[in-house]
Amino acid sequence: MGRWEPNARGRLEEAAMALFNERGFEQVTVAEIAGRAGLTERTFYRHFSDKREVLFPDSNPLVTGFAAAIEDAPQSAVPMETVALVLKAVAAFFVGRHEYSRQRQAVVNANAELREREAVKLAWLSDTLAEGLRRRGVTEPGASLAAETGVAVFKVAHAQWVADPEPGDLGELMRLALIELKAVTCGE
Amino acid sequence: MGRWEPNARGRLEEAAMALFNERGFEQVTVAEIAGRAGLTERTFYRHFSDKREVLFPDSNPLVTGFAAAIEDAPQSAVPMETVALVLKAVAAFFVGRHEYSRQRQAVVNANAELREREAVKLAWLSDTLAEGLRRRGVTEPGASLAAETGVAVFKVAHAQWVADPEPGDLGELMRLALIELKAVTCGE
DNA sequence: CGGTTGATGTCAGACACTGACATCAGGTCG
DNA sequence: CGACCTGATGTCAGTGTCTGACATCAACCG
Repeated sequence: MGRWEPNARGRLEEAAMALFNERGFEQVTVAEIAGRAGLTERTFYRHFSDKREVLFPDSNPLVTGFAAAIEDAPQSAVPMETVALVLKAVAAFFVGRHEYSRQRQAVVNANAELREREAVKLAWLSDTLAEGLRRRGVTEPGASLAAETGVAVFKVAHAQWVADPEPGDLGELMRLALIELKAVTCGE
Repeated sequence: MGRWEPNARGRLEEAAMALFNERGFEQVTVAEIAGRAGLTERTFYRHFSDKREVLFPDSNPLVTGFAAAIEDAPQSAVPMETVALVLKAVAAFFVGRHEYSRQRQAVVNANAELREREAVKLAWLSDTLAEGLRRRGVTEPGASLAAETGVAVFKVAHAQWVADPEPGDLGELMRLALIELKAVTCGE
């Protein structure tokens, strides 16, 4: 047995999610989160750069999966095909996480600071996607535009998905959003 | 003559911009900004909800102009035409502000917290635009997608515009980005 | 067995932000 | 004119976030 209980980081994430659900983000102090996880405030900050980050860790399955999906995507002459593939891969990471996603989104939506952090993470997704497209030979500003557009599709579809109490098919929602997007941008 | 020097808010904005330029956002305290403006820290917080807000006031010409442009836009069957009109109006607000925009962007880009706040403001633009489109009869998710897309065009064009040392034509850059976007999303 | 490592604890402090109350020029009303 | 109110500001005390510096001590390593 180690000197400390294992998985300190995971315990902090759990404790935070539980407390935020009970009383809301602002009404919980970092010291409380750490205490519930059997740790101190200082240790919390060794695992997360700030209080919000416990809900948006860089080691997020979404973030790592997103980056991996871009690397795995085959070369394609049409950037939006790459984007569509990445979105499909991302959808897979949400399978079985519908209830968790709904809880989390409720916490985030209830607080401006958390919505703020979420916006940043989405912007980061966009930048990562654009960079991946450029490495595949897509030139600017096409790469940035395709990336922004892809993330827009993700945002819209994900919002629909978590709004539905029943766990629907996120991949399908994204596919439909993409079709809708083409109709909107290209006119009829 | 009034009891206090007039335009306290403007003095705070100026003092903040000057200090941020000299030493960077993090290295400046709110007390310093207030001191330079001949006021106290507490008064700063009566004008701005937090330290970052002094660079992103809700009473921004961009924000108010953006909202007005949406209201003024005529009804149109094609949502992207409305978006294009709004973008054109927005471009007008940046005329003559190229140097200021460059300085400001340098400060913002140098700091993660400020980039974070900027992402929020852009998200707010997107939401406002989507709401305006819905009031014009555009249905979801088309309204959100058109709005996100429009803001994506704005972001890309604005980034190009401030990256150029010479003051170019932001409206023209937006027009080109929109054309590029259509090419990207609709394929060839 | 002695030295190193690494996750954690302890402590002090800077700074962002807030609530409560005081101040006081200028306007209002009787 | 004088009492009163208003609103922007000042003062002060406090909470909470986040950081740097240093201590601790089990586990591992040579």
